Amino acid sequence: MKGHQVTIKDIAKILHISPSTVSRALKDHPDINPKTKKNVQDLAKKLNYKPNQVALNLLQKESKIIGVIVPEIIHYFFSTVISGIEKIANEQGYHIIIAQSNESYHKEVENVQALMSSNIDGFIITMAKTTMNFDHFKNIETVGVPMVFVDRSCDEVTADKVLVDDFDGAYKATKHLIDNGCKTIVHLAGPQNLEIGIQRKEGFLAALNDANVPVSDFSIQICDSHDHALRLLPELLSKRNNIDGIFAVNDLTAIGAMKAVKAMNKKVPDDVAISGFTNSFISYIADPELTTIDQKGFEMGQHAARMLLKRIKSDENYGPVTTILNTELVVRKSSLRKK
Amino acid sequence: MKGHQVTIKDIAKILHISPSTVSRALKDHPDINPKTKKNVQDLAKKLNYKPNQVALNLLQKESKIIGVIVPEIIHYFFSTVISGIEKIANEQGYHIIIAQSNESYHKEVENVQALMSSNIDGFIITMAKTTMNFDHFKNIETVGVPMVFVDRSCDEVTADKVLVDDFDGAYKATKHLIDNGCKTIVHLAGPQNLEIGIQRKEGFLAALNDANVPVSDFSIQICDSHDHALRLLPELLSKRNNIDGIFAVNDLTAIGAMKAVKAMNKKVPDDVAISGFTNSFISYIADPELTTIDQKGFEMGQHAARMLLKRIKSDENYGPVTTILNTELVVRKSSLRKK
DNA sequence: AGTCATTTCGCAAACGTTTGAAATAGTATC
DNA sequence: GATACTATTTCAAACGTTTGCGAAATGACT
Repeated sequence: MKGHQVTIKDIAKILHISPSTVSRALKDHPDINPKTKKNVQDLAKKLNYKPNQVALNLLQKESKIIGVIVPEIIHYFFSTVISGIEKIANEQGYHIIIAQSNESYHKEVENVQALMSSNIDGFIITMAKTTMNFDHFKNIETVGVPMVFVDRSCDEVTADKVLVDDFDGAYKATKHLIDNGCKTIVHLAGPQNLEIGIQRKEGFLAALNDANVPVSDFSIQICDSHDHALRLLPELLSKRNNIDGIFAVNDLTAIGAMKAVKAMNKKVPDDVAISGFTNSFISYIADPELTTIDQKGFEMGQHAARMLLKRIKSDENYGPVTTILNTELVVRKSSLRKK
Repeated sequence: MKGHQVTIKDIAKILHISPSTVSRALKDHPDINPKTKKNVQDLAKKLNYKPNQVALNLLQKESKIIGVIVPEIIHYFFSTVISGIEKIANEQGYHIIIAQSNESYHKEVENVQALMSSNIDGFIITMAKTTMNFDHFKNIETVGVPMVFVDRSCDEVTADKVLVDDFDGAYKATKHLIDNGCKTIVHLAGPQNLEIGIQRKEGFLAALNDANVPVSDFSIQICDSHDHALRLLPELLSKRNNIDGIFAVNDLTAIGAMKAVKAMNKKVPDDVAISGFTNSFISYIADPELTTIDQKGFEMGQHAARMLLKRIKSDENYGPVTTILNTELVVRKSSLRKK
């Protein structure tokens, strides 16, 4: 069925010379007779010769491929991270091979092993939420394949990391709500066993504290999904009618809250101002458009790729580097009040 | 820096036997002494031996990798397609390598060439909008690498295709609006040089025709972006106050229209019912949630992968197959009126 | 003891490419 | 006409694995 790409051997046979001569001619080696060189190069172009990457890979132990493992590419954040990675990788002649863990530890282990045997030059990984055992990462480490963690940190393995300053982001979002006149702000918080859940909550509390805004017993609600917010907020708002600000741990939850607030005939932002976190595409779709914290997925991806490629190309074994990117407050209508 | 994965040669050296014996022992070849077999297998397990895919690839001319080229993975539709592909591919022991064209012809050509020299076993491609020359695809064809087109068809190349019935989808959406009492429906149409733009418009017109709903001079508006809809609709609605239904060529445009309608203090769906097309994630985010046509990205991906793998594994050279998937009407609040 | 079969293993080639070293041919020098 | 040098080309090994074929060793049977 499958034909075959033109090889150096084919060219050699046609021109009645040896493969090594062809190889050298193609890369302008000074030892080769200019006439031979021209013959070879012309024929190569004519036959559309392209070097077989697999053979080069086997020989040189580098595949020019980096493996990317993320939970799910359908999430806007991860697809922006991937785009950032691909951009930098392509610029430096690398390709990426993508595998999804679907937040499953087992799928993650499978993916790591499969990619390891494909002579991947390096890994960029966002761990699955369910990953508690890190042997598969340690295996990567011992074999000596470079690896960068993105967004979710794994302290048990020495590797480069690209994180985002969740605390500061939450702080900025909360301060922004306060600055817009919110007196009673609720934080819809993520699970408190995850670092991002904790950091964003702490940033929220710190901002309240610095502005001398009192914290109530209902200030923090564990609620991190669209539907949960849709259920929770009517109840919460009817009990606490003075709530005038909501900072949600992610955009989707913020939008759920927004819908609930509107359904109770309260105005966003005038009655209740709302901020999300991530700056995913949907924050632009919401009505009113959602104020949020840009988590810089594209930049994270770019940084991760640069760090990885630097390590791939480096000979010395410098210690692990952690980059923490700054978030950015994106002010849109859901929080902007005329003062 | 980089250590190295354990190879067959390593095992052979340790056990003072030849690589060929190790190879055979590992795959339970009957020629091998059970005792040797056990030694080899035990040591392999202990050293965590994993066969080097690259070497196998070079030898057997198959990489177990399929190349996927799409315009942009950040688009919900494409990421669902990819998820569908990955699922089927993984089930059959394949991995996918993803490249984005960013709707650029040149990037697409580059990607094709780069993946070709990586001994990809097959391609799944959604062409860039700007692609008008098909030599790079013809090259794939002549080399004999199987290829499946998804969503956007390319008639100049013989290859399998997975498409969706745009005409029928548009027909169903329009009929649904009519069934919900809409008398004056506007279609926000895509560019009429693209097949999907044409098909969706034709489906719209056919539905109107079958229901004896008259077509006005303003029934079709070329408008296929969120912002364009935001600008266009206030103008349109003030001129034509009787418009009571909108069928947009995609969800994003539909949501832009929805925002504009709401801003004019008209109610969705009671004053104006709206339907989009694609069923992307944002249709669930819109307020009210958007009725739309499910374009079945995940299923398209799965189909494409199955078709490709079938061809990869097949010896006979059967003719190209085109699969046209049915869309599905997803009814949500933006179009549902109490009759 | 010679023949034959059986069991177990190693050799060598192959996949496509690169590269140090060796070989060949040609030219110049003495 | 021998030596040395240069220019150009080829050889062979290597990357890790598979596999047809042959080799060696063992045992059984005549």
